[in-house]
Amino acid sequence: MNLINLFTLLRSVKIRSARKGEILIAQGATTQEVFFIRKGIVRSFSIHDKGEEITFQLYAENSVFSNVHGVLFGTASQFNYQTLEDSKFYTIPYTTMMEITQKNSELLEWNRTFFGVRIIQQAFQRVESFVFLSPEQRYMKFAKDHPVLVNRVPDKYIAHVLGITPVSLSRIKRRIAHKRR
Amino acid sequence: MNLINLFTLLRSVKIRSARKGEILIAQGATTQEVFFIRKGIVRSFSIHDKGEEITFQLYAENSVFSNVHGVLFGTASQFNYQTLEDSKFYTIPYTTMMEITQKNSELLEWNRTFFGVRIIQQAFQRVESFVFLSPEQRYMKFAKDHPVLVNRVPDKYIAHVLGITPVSLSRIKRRIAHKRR
DNA sequence: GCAGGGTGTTAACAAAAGATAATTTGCGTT
DNA sequence: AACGCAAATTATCTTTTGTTAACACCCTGC
Repeated sequence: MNLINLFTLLRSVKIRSARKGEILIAQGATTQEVFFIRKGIVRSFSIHDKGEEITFQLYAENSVFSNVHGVLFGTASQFNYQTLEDSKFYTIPYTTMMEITQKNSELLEWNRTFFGVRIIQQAFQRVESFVFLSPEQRYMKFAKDHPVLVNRVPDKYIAHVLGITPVSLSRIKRRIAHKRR
Repeated sequence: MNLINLFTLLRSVKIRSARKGEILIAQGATTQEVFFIRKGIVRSFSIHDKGEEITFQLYAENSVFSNVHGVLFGTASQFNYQTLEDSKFYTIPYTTMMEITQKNSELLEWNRTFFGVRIIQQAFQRVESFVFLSPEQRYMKFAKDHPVLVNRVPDKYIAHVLGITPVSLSRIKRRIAHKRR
């Protein structure tokens, strides 16, 4: 990686903080900012009938998120992205990131891994969990894969990520607890 | 697109036929062949407890499929890919396709659209349907999005794609039919 | 310390889904 | 036309989930 690109990259990276509860990207926005979470937790959600908020995804430290609909599909964001804790991020415009990484083979690979394969892989595994697993098995897998989230995020958000209601998740947890004995 | 690349591309494309029921890619295989369906229908499925086959995805004419696990993640195929009708394909090795398309800006865009964004988009929409929709709504969306599949594919396969059992799908169809009156 | 809001658990009931088996339907073959 | 097979439907029963509401708990702010 040459120095010019490195400087371009560094100059484009911004540091951003947000208090718990802040909306980073609003539904309908066309932001193309890519967020790397240094500290904190973020959820994406959309609003349905009667104003009910349904959480779609959760992100913790060291993971990357962005307005997928904007960056990948060129449409307005379907989701709100909101912090669940006081948080710190690095951000960089998507286009800048693409420009820089495309000039650089190592970074291109990193970029591909992060923004292509990684996202596909996550989405695929998630679909598989819906097709092949019961809600109970889905929760156990989630707890195994994301212990950090299980301990720090309210269950009501996790329930929707699993495609069930908070009440049902509570019952599932009780069933699992009873089985362990 | 220059002639050399065009010839390379054409030389690499193979025509393949398969009778109904044939396995094109077997679970555990490392094939990196990309299939374009000229005619016919293909399902991907994996085998679970008691040898039960669970269908994961269905593909109809003009769509592209491949051993996702091999091509994108570098692992053995988790699925069998099987024809549900007598079928005809164009096939091309994934690496060849990547090599050629990376030298060509128009094709690169096509490739990106098909193999990056398109696949992510499908996977994403599918996850959204599991998180936001009930099984009944999921079926109605599926029927709207894939009328061809609804008419030509046995319901038992569609049921698993929707994450439910064939019996349940039958009941859902009855419920919907009754509502229409 | 107390009040209030949000979160998790439990209850009660209705609706839906899973499991299993029997029955019917549809379709291709002979 | 009759047969046979697979798919779809229906039936029965059990389990799970959704829905709504009550309640307990915790935590925060005042």
